[in-house]
Amino acid sequence: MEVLTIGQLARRAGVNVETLRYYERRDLLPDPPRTSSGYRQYTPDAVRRIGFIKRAQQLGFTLHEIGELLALRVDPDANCDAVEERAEHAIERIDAKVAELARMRSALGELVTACHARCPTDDCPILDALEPEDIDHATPC
Amino acid sequence: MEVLTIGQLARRAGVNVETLRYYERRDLLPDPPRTSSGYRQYTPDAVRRIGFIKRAQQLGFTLHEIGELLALRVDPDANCDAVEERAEHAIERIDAKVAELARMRSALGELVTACHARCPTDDCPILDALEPEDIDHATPC
DNA sequence: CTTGACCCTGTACCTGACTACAGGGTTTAT
DNA sequence: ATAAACCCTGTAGTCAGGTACAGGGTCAAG
Repeated sequence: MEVLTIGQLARRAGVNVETLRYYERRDLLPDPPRTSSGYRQYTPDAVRRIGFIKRAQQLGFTLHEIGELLALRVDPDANCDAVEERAEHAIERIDAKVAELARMRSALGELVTACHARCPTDDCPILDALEPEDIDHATPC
Repeated sequence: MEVLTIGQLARRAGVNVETLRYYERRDLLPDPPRTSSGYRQYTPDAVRRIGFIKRAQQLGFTLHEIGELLALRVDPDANCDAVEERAEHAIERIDAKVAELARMRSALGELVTACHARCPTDDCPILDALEPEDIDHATPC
């Protein structure tokens, strides 16, 4: 099986070597096996794991939260109900993010429309996005 | 018209007073008018603006990006095409986030399914989420 | 058999986004 | 008219998430 040094892994994953050691300290990457001289030996699927971490960060998850998501798969003997509960909770948070992004997107769409219609934009359509509750904002002009 | 001191605004928006002054320095909040003694005088709509900032942060936008989003509405005389272009770009980034969240969500759903089916979870379904390209991952068990 | 490009640990430093004073003026309630 | 509870500016400290050495060992090419 193909093995990667930390430098090769870093290049493939597009991150810094120091970042990988940092992730290892934070338990986001499992301690890899070592050569007799102490070099870390990664398998290529570590690239995917790092990709997951990086993308989840872009979505506003903290490293701590990402660690919890990644931990969902370990320990196949774990209590199935507990895993499911945490997964469902994660899904809820994801759905909330999607909903807010949708409102933000629609506000931006309205902004473009307003701009085209030469509406007075002193009243900012973008602020209609991301309100705590989905209040009425049907004022096309 | 109702005016708010910085402390009142902070309480309503659920943030620290220092945070508001910090946002002002970062130009996320416009410099408000002042009383003769120098106290800031906010209008209640500042609460919405801060809500926008906080929610956008949860979605992984940096304060810099949030500033750009908020700037989209100022200067009604600005070049309409430029505003539209930036808004479209923002929409693209939002759509990308939504797509990644959707993949993450579906991976979590699969995880729950796998757990119920007592699949061997050594092969982690959650890592199938957030792949750079939507590669085939139709291995229900 | 050495030289350059790697790897190791450990510690210190950096940026973004706050948060907490210090030192001083203002407003309000008693 | 004075104490509590604000507000002001300015500067320094904190935490997350890295990033950069220093000081030393390892490996592959010539």
